[in-house]
Amino acid sequence: MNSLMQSPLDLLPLPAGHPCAACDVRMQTFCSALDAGELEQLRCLGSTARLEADQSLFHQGDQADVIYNLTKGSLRLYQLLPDGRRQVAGFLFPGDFLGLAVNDEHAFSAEAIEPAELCRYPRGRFNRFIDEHPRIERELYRIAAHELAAARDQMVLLGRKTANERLASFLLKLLARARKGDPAAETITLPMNRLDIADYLGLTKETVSRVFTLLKTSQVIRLMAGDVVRIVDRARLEAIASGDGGSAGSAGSAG
Amino acid sequence: MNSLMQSPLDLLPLPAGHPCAACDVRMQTFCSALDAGELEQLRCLGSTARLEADQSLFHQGDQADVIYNLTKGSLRLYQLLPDGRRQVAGFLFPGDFLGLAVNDEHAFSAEAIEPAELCRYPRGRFNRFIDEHPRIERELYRIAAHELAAARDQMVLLGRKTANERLASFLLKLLARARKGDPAAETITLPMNRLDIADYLGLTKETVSRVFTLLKTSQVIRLMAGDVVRIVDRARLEAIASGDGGSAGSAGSAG
DNA sequence: CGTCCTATTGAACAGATTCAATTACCGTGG
DNA sequence: CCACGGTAATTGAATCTGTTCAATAGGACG
Repeated sequence: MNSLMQSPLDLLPLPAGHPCAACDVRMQTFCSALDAGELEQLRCLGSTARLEADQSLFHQGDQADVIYNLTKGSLRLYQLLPDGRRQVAGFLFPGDFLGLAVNDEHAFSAEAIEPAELCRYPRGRFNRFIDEHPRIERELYRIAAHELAAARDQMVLLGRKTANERLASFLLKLLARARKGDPAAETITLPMNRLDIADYLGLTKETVSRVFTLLKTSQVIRLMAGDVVRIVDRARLEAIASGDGGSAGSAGSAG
Repeated sequence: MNSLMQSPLDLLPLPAGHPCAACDVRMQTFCSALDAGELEQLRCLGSTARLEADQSLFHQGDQADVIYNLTKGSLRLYQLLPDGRRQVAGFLFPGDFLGLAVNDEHAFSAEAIEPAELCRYPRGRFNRFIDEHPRIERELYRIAAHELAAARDQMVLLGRKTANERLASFLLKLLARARKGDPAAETITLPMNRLDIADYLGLTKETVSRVFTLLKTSQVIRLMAGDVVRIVDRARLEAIASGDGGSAGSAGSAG
């Protein structure tokens, strides 16, 4: 619980020479919409922020007057119910945007999972920049529509999938992400702990742990050192994720 | 199951005099972004489509080359898992847009709950219109961001709320919608059946029915004729929705 | 009045949770 | 280098919420 009580945003002075030198990751998102001069301009709008592990960026109910772009580390986005139940709406990784809500209040809280760095854009300046570069608008729409599709997929997972299917789907999603960088990747890193995963998948940490054990025992995955998971049998993991898990407790696929 | 096997879109000839005379509802969404001449222009892009109850508009996997705006009736948006489990991602009512996906394939299926009418815009023409009216882009973004927030709220419901809380939240959401039209409204109409509600809330139709009975018995709601539900004790319904349902089976709030 | 479909109700069951105990891990310090 | 302490993860057993399967009731319609 105490991770939810952290003090807000720690804003560092900008590195010398450039207002947001560390923000190149973010630029990938907009590179299709902007030329070099415009990118330079956008850079100048931002300042750098750093968060320690478990430190909060903003809480649900806070004023949403700043837009962030995560450049390093990872965040969790979550909502708390009055009695303490928590639902993690998503994990954010370098390149992801944050705080793009239309309303002026955040509906969710955001916290660092591990030490993180962000680019910080005051909403007013960001909006003015958009006014001058209408193509960004389309890019923002593209991002929001993508997020919406992902959110609806998660609704299917939360509403209709079993515990095994949920964790298998989750691991496959992370693998797909890893494969964008390296198409041959067979391992994923889990910066978040079991409780984070559980609150994302609508389960308890015990159930998540049990399913990890099941997947390990049936030689579908292997748990390596340092939060690394090796996907040993992707075909079987996909079968489990789609509900075709067979007797689930037994051996691997054809081979 | 047979409702899922319906033939696709029934496209009617346009009413005489105007290409999409019935589409005024849709215009409300864009009125903040367009002037009268532009609205007229947009109208000319559309044609009218009608659906019977349980008729399908498109299926998951279909090409997403048309954008719709619902003008009459209601739709369900859902995804099927390979074994037939269904998750309803949302219900659509007059004024709602549909088919705005970025990718070229629909991830979800859409079906009429009751007889419905839509405006139909070929994607190419719609995109060209947007190119000429950049302010619409912002409006589209606003819509998508709103949908995203709603989808995340639904994730909280599906991941962390009990059956009682889910149905109470659902009824309150419909009441809030009804109150946009009439701020004093105390009744809501449920065009969808118990199975639709169950598949939206991640429950079974039996559980939905049981919770309806509970709410009825504890005099929080009253079931009227013709799919109408009267919210008798809104305060108590809100308490149940937020997890403060007390002993849940007993009488109403202070009165 | 009978048929069909939906909704409701009942009782046994199952998957995930809860509570509790044990084990593994990691950084620290002797 | 290894013991120690604290946290996270795993495992176990009982419990519970919601499901499943089955039967009954209700309503619309011919």
